[in-house]
Amino acid sequence: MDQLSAMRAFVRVVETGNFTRAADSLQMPKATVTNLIQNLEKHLQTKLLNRTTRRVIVTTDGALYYERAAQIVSEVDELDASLAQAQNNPGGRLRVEMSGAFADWFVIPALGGFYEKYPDIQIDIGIGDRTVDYLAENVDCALRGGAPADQSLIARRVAEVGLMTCAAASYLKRAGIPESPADVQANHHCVSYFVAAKGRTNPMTFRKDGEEILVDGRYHCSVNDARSYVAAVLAGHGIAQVPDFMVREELERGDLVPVLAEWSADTIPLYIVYPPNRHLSNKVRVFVDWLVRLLADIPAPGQS
Amino acid sequence: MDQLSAMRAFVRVVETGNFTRAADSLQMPKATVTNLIQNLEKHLQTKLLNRTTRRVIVTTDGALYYERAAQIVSEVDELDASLAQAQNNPGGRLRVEMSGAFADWFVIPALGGFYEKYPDIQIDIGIGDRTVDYLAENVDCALRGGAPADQSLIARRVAEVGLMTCAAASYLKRAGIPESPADVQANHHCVSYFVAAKGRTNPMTFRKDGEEILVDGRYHCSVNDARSYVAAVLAGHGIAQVPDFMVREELERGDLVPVLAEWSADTIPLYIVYPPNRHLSNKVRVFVDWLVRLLADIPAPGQS
DNA sequence: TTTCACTATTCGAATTTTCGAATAATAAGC
DNA sequence: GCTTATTATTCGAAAATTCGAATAGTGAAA
Repeated sequence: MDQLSAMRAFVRVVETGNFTRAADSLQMPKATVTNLIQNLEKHLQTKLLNRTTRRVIVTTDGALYYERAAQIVSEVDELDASLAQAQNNPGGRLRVEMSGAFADWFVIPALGGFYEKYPDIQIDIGIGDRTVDYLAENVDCALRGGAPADQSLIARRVAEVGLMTCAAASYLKRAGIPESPADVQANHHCVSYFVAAKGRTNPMTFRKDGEEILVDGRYHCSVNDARSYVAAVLAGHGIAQVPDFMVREELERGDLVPVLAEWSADTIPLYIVYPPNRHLSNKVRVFVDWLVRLLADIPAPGQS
Repeated sequence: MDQLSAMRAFVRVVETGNFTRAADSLQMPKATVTNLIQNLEKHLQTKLLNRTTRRVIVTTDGALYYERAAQIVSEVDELDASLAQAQNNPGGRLRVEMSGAFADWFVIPALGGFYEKYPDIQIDIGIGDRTVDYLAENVDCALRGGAPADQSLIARRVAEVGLMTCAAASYLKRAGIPESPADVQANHHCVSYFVAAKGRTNPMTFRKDGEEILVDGRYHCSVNDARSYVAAVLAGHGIAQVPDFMVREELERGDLVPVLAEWSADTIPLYIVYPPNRHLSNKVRVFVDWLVRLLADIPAPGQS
């Protein structure tokens, strides 16, 4: 038996004093109300309503039951509504994963605009490039460079990050300016970026006129955080391909100097990734929408 | 959808962390649990549980829902139990109708024994011979003389009350002692008992050797309460047939004197009457049982 | 990498519930 | 006292749900 429906029906019958009106207001056939209440009485082993075909009168047991049943029914409705409400006026905690660079450069500076629009959402930003257990940590979505290996995740491409080959002025003064990708491989040091998930370093890419050269040079230092990566380059540990948006100021000041500018580096596609929930919560949807618009403003590679 | 079952299932899944264990403990197939929770999520438009085939993890929305749902489910269970409890340990108010004579002579004096056994039952005794609206007044049962006219009521015969023809000594001294029923009809006054429901007085009956004579004599005073009826007889208003148990003392003292003792009066069958409830509440059952045992001790007519 | 053990989901048959119309019953009005 | 308007209940067809078995998917171990 659907006890909650039965309780609803009973409460309504008591309030309207009438099976027919109760059935109408619940938008169900009278027969169903009759059935529900008969089953409820069978379940409780008590007569709740004394009824002739003309009148319905609440028994003492029924009156007792009504008080609490009405309260419970309204509690359930309230609970249902509170979740529906949460859908329309999203709130609560939102767990997001991204790299520190994106957080520091784009998300955190712009977050004020998001708070204004959705004051009830708290955002927990997890920094790192580790593949997290989305389920176990209740991660709602992640901002990731490169297509995700996990095919079961939904990935939405949102931007393209340009890489720029450069090195610290101090390094070039000491080690000389490389003439070609092969020169880099043979006679220079790099700052290497490794991806913990893959367990290997990312080679540098040099592309020109359809020719592609991968360089996996010697390095003193390898990191898996773009900010530290830039720091390592600035410290003169070698040549590297860094996201162009991160080094604009350093290039202008001359602390960093472009290298092999006639060769273009790869670009990194940026994805928003989230688990394939049947019902994507509205909280996540509005954040993803906001993030998409935010990142649309990243200048296309090569236009910086 | 059976939302309450769905909430029960969800709560159990959260507590066991596992669909299979939840299904086992609820004694339903796993398929049903799956279905219920999918429907619940559809209804709430929110994903409550993140699940792979190996793990089930509660979402933030799910955790929120769990707290309140668990509370509501336990409230419902408690409410159900409280009504079942009331069945086993009957309590509350019990509305009973009976005549004042039965109340004063039998029920009220013996009620102490009932209270001891069922301290939680409060008995509201309605005095009167009016046919009450059982439904409207929530009357649980009634003790009535004579078979009830209303065929829809359940009547249980519990005792037989003997009537005794007598008159006050003072009356007989004044009016003389009647020789036969016809003498009563012709030359005496009666104290008459009228039944409000029937709208007419009850004739006296005289029976001997298969002969039956009805006497509907002249009267100065007619009442519809046995105690007042006896009082009228004692006051010398005439001859009457009164319940024998009510006049034992008066006969012994000689205030009342038997009349036409060779003619026997009718006896009045005593019924417990209650509405035909599909589920007779335990409260009523225990009272009726008690009443039956109590009235079984009324001496059979003619043995007093 | 492959296998294996375990778990949620899907699927079709069977049961239960729901629905609209017909029926039975009651209390008021004439 | 009879008729009528109104109401709860019953009934059979249709829809939904439940159930047990089979399936598909997952994560750990070999």
